[in-house]
Amino acid sequence: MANKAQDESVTAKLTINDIARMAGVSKKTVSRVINRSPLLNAQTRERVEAIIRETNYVPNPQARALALGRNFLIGMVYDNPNQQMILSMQRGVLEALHDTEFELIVRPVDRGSARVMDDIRGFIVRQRLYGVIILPPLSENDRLAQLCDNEGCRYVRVGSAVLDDNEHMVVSNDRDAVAEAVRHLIQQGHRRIGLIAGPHGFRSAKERRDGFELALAEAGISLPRSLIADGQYTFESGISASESLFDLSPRPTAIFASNDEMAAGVLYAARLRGIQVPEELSIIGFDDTPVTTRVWPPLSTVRWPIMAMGRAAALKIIGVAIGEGGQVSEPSTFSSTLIRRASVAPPSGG
Amino acid sequence: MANKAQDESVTAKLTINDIARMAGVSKKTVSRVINRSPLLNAQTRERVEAIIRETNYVPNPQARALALGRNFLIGMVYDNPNQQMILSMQRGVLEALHDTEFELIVRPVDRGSARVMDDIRGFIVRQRLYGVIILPPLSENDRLAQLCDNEGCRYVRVGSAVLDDNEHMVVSNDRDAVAEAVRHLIQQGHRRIGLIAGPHGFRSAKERRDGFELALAEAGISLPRSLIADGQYTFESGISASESLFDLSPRPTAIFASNDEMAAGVLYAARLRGIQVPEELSIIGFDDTPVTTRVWPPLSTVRWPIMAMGRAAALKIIGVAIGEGGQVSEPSTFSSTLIRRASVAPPSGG
DNA sequence: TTGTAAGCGTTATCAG
DNA sequence: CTGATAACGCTTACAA
Repeated sequence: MANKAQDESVTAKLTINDIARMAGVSKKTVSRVINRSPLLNAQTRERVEAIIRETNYVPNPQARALALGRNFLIGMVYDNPNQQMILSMQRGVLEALHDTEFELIVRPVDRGSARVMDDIRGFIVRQRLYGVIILPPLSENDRLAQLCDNEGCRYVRVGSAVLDDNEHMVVSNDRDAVAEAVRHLIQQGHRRIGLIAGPHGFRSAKERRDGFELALAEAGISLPRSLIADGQYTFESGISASESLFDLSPRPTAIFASNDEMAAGVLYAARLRGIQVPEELSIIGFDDTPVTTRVWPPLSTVRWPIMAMGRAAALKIIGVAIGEGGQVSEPSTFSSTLIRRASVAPPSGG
Repeated sequence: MANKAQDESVTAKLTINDIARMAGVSKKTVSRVINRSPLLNAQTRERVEAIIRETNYVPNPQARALALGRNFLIGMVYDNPNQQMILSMQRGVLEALHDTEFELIVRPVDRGSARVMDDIRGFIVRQRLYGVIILPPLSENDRLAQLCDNEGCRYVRVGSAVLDDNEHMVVSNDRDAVAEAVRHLIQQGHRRIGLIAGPHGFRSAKERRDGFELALAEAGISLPRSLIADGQYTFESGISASESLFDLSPRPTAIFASNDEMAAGVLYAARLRGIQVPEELSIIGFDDTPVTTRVWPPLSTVRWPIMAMGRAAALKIIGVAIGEGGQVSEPSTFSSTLIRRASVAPPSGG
């Protein structure tokens, strides 16, 4: 118990003044050590650092925040139906923040609301955020990036197209990945390939669709409008979209769904109709969420490195702060991989 | 642009001094208004409040944190394999925090590490957290609750058994829910029912097992040890656990898996062996995660109100702060519901 | 290279 | 009921 009390005091009560006194220097000197000021006698620095280490002193973030006008908090702003993605992104970010002085504060918003911008501005300004990580599709809003800039808040946008400079952007190349996936279907012999597109207002939906069309065009396969069905990135929309595709005659022999949830919907709808997968229908999804391996047959899909992107986004924001030289250029573009599972096979009829 | 600059100033630059000046009172009076001090002339209060409203003034949280020695941040601490649960819990908490001055800061930890306690203590103390919400199985650690108390940090534990007083606990009654689920199987005519238990060190695993055994005992059904298989709450462990159950002769006609991931594993394993669900095998899971409706057949499961519990946990922490009288007693025990889907049917052989 | 004084925006103390 | 004045713990001038 005595030990415990001691721990507390060590952790909580020590101030910069205590350290200054113990080190026989002024508090400003301690402050300089904390902030890695370059103009400091090496010996002085070491002495102070030693004491800091011994005492386990940690500067009070609230006081720093007040004095600096800036907090050591990173915000993650999002409004995305893909729960798995959000969580993976969080994990990636948290991994990068681990053992730093930064913490992550999560902020779902409603991008439909008339006050989103003001909400986010309020959030950033009030908390004096060090930086924000913006997830798609919110990240596609240039005004939001503007806003961050204006408020002097670092930001990184996560998205599927280059919308900003390197320092502010982490990109997955959805188009190429989908093109590869569709080429795979074509190689297997498929010619009538359906697309379940993502919702308007999602850049990823456009990119994936572009990739789809690209691969078909390359192979000289025409794409009647009827082979494209609109989806909302949800399981239910995947079901209804595939039903319209199933009504076609002849039926597509393969379907690329713009995300896994919808791909799971295709599989479900196929079962309802008694359509065998993959014998009568091949399916490819996108995201590589856990559901792809839970269903039968396991779904082929495109895996994108969500956690790595989250990590990179966080590092872009805190990189300079955690003293990694000046030019830590985190990679900005991440490539995806086609994961082949049992939901794809050559078409049966030919 | 001019408008924009104005907005900024309104949002960011106004201080308590400005308000004091405009209202013709001292800053302390304004402070009293902000903090809902009871000893205040009603007229003065109204005048100040009017100005605050007009100007859109928001007190600087960093300064408040420094002066109060306490931040307006709620921490969520967890180390749980159930990703869906974490996200739902986050959503519930965020719902309660919405439109308050509180923000949520997420903190995954490694409960296996020797330094968990110190990590968490550091987190709480350094950030001067207003409160923490502790998710299972971390919430089952009494020392952790102790620690929060010692550091003067409010806390709420989320769990499946009453481990603390009302003010500090939000509980789901897993045992009863599972008992109900198993009774349902028994009513359908099942007598050889297998259990895939959760991992040791999870109170929920014990509660669910207890509920399972309770229902069997009620019905006078004996439970040979061989009908109980150990799982880890993961899909993979569900597969391997069910394989040992499938090797039994006679085979169980139904399996209760202690969570949905493992239930999905059972279904998967059944498919690999050519066992028809639900004709030859009924399955019930726990959690009602999305996967239950993605697989075929959709899985019966137990739904527990994760979001509502997250909301309640958050309200228990901030309740008094957001001025809801003194005794807002949020409900503490939440009941679960059996969700019947197509994975359950009477046993075929009889 | 280091120290002194002033301030960041609130709240607590303690008179009036 | 209200208001000076001093904290809160740290940083940024500005000196020395």
